Amino acid sequence: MKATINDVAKQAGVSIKTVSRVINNEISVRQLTREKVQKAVEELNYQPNLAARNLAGAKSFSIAYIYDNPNAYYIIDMQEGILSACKQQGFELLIHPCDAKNKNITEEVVNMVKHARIAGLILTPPLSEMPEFVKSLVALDVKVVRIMSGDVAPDDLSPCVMVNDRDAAQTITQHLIDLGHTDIGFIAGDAKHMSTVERYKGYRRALKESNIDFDKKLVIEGEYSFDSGVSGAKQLMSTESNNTRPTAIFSCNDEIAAGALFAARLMNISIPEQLSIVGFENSPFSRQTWPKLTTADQPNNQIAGDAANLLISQVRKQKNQTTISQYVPKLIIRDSTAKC
Amino acid sequence: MKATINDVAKQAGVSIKTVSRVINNEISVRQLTREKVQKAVEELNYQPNLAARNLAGAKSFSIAYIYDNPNAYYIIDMQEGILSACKQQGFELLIHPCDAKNKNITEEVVNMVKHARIAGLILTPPLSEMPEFVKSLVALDVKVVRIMSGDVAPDDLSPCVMVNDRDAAQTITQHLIDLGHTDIGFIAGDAKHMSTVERYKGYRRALKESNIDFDKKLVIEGEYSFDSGVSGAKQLMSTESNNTRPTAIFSCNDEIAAGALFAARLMNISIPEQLSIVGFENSPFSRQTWPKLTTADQPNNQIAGDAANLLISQVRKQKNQTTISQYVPKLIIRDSTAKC
DNA sequence: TTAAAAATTGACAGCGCTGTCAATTGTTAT
DNA sequence: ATAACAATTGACAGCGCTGTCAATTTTTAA
Repeated sequence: MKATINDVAKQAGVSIKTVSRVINNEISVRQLTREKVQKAVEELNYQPNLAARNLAGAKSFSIAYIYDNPNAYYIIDMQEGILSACKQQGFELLIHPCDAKNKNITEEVVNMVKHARIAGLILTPPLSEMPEFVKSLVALDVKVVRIMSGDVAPDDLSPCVMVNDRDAAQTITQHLIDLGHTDIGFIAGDAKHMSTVERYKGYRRALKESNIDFDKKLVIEGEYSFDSGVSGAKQLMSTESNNTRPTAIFSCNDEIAAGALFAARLMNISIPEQLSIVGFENSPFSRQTWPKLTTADQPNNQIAGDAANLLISQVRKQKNQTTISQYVPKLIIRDSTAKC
Repeated sequence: MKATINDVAKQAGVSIKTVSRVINNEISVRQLTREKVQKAVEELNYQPNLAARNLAGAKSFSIAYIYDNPNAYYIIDMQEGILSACKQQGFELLIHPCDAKNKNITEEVVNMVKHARIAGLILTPPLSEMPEFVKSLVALDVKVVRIMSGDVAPDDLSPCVMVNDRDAAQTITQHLIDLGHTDIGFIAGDAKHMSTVERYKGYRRALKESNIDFDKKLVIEGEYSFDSGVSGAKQLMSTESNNTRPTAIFSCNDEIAAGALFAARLMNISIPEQLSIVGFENSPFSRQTWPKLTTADQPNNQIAGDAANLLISQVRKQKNQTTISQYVPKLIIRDSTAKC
């Protein structure tokens, strides 16, 4: 039923080793032979047995996606991007959810890698931003690719796919400025996350480039949560507070923005008439809030596919891809922002 | 470094075959021997090599989770539930996203199963509710477990884990009735989904048991989407329409409910004062709407783990578990419902 | 034209495990 | 105590593939 390498060899009239060479894209096979084999492969609809390859060879054809779960939408998008790259390249994907706050996480993952014969790992924030964790993994016999926030890799522990949150945040803030806002609040996400830091930098840069004075009181420390958005917005908009009341709020992600929206509703502040709010991430629910959120979108699927391909080419020891891809999230204007 | 079965055999002073017997939980091993082996396994922290097991034996230690993507939260929860069951049982999980609307889906999945040497499949709605698709899979040499909406399995194609949406919907509707509502609108999800049908049945049953006349005009056909909630609620609440204006709306899921909330906002109807709205699913964002949604929660993680364990025991040919587990989603009262 | 070097191909062992079947040990009934 | 049986154990082949290395063919150089 299912064709083996033997069947292909017979059909092509060569040895199984030659078939093996062809399917592994090795160089020393004559063009003619290669074609014969490829024809046989097609005819028999042959697909190499992953278990056997993994068992026999020194190489492994499995990579793993290790994630902590900040956001189901993000994970699913990433996962599907990685999955389709894997399928295309004949790799197998192991999914490994874990908890970044767990003290033993390094041990846990190191163990998994050792036991599962894994060739490479893909890490997303917050795991990709834990230097000690990453170091421990790089020290093992696996390749690592990280998806991170920033414009350039912070170190050379591993190749990275960078998401330029800074530029995107600047664009968003500029959008607010273009609408006439000058008092723009900022509700931060978890301070430990690079994305928060980067978005903050972009916000600051936009203000600076437009010569708007920076007011520290307009910056609220928070975390990536709805509740943080609620309390942040309350704090910013409270009439008792002695700071300037902002006319716009930059929320570090959509969840915070949704919280801010919620708070505004509580305080009878109408959006966007009295207050503009922007989010970040373009989560599905950002289209389902009232009003719909202006936000920034990043092609997670594609980013993940990129990372997976980068990783696989590392594993294959093909040219040591030094090119680091960078993505800049794109502004999406919806209904939560308006002229001042 | 990594211990093999050979190391264990030496350490325990038995043959590798005996070790194999112990790790596979076969019967004919003397208790004393079994203990010796188990001790060695522990000492060496031995974990069997999955690739080798899959290659050597007739059995396979891989199962697959096939899903169409209705909802990232749902998928992630399910996936993690399955994953942890797999880890516990020493199985490997293949993830296979696909598109239920794709004509070739059966061929695609059948192909995957054939090529990947998979022992079993877990199916969630809508895939689990496509009889022809399921039949094609059952016809292959794999076990199948479905997660479905209903109280009993609709057929005996495969064991099922049932989610009793009907009873849950009745409870939710009853909650509305208890609050004094009698004109209760219903915005349906995709009519093809069993969950829609079941929730509708529960709604009808609650009305009937409280002797409330059923008004067909209060039922809006829709789909599981935000937009459907918007238009459904508009239709129900429009003053021009010649039907009774409901004082409460049962939305078939949270997304629809969010849409209904949105529409109410558009129409200046205050929730829950002028209109109560309930959702279903307890999506994370149901806590982040204004006001927070009353909804129904189901333990997806646990349901998935159940399904995975059921599948694995099928695969292992352990007692042909005829017990079908049933879960009833639980009412969660929040702020979108109030007295009439 | 022929020897030497290079390119191409294949034979064979073995990855870590399980299935088969035969050898050994223990148990029961006589 | 011993034959007859059952329970337990192990030897060995082989799953489908890759690594090693040697055999063969082709190319190059003299």
